[in-house]
Amino acid sequence: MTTEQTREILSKGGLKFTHQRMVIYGAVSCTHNHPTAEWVYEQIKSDNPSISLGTVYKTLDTFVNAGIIQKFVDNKGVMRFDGILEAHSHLYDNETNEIRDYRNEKLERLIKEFFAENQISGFEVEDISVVIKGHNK
Amino acid sequence: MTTEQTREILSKGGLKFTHQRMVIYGAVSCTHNHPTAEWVYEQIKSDNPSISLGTVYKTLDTFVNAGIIQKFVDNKGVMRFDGILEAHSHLYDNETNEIRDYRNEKLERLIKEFFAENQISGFEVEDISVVIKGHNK
DNA sequence: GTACATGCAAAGCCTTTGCAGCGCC
DNA sequence: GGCGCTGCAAAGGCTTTGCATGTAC
Repeated sequence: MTTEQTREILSKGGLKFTHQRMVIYGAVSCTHNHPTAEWVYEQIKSDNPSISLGTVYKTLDTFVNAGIIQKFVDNKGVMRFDGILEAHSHLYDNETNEIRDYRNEKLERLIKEFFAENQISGFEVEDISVVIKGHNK
Repeated sequence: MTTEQTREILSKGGLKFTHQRMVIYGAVSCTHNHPTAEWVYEQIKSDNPSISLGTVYKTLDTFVNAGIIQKFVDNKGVMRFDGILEAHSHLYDNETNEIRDYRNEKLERLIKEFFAENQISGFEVEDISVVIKGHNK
């Protein structure tokens, strides 16, 4: 991820470009770890000692509102962020609390088709995801 | 839910019977509201003024560990409890934060069949649920 | 009698808020 | 120049913990 690419992504989201936003976006988008705010902060603070955890929280929320990252809540109630915008599901390991991506086109198509055919009365669906809990073997 | 029924359910879970456990189980199992600990506490405290919120938290966790209720986390990171043990999915209203049950046998069968045919390498699935986000219309 | 449950208060963790100062456009 | 971003510290909400007392079995 180059500076210019990040600048463009922020710009598309209608956001000003700042150094903090660049490094925060860089940290979130370069990982498949579903990072917490704390993790992002730890990653960037050695190179940016004056950055504050509060700013990381605010900035991540700003990104979510701008639609350039996603946010969800893990089994422990901690906010997780995700730079991957395409539909995908998550595997939650009950033992280690690790979260892995699970992407399967067939499953996504299956679910999409199901809800296209089966409208839910009184409810407008915006987003569907599958939560798979279990453990590594 | 009679006292005797509750006593039997607790006993099956290997739990001692106490008055607090009875009223807490009663409050969780009689609703489809996906209650928070706070909600349960509010429901029961008028009839049980000496009960403490800490006990409600501990007791609910005890029930989850005994397998007689379920626990999940809502979009805000707040713990929700559910006396319904059968597989079912949830509708999350992004505007009101209301959570409704969504039960559809066909969807449950579809997903069950999918994962029976498509094992996930290195992962043992224990539980699958569909998270549907959107808003009431 | 013993092991476990309860009540209370304090602490913990994650997250948000308020505000003064600074920086991008 | 103006609006909005940042840093800092304090407060907030939800949940867990520690411990003395009480209770089911």
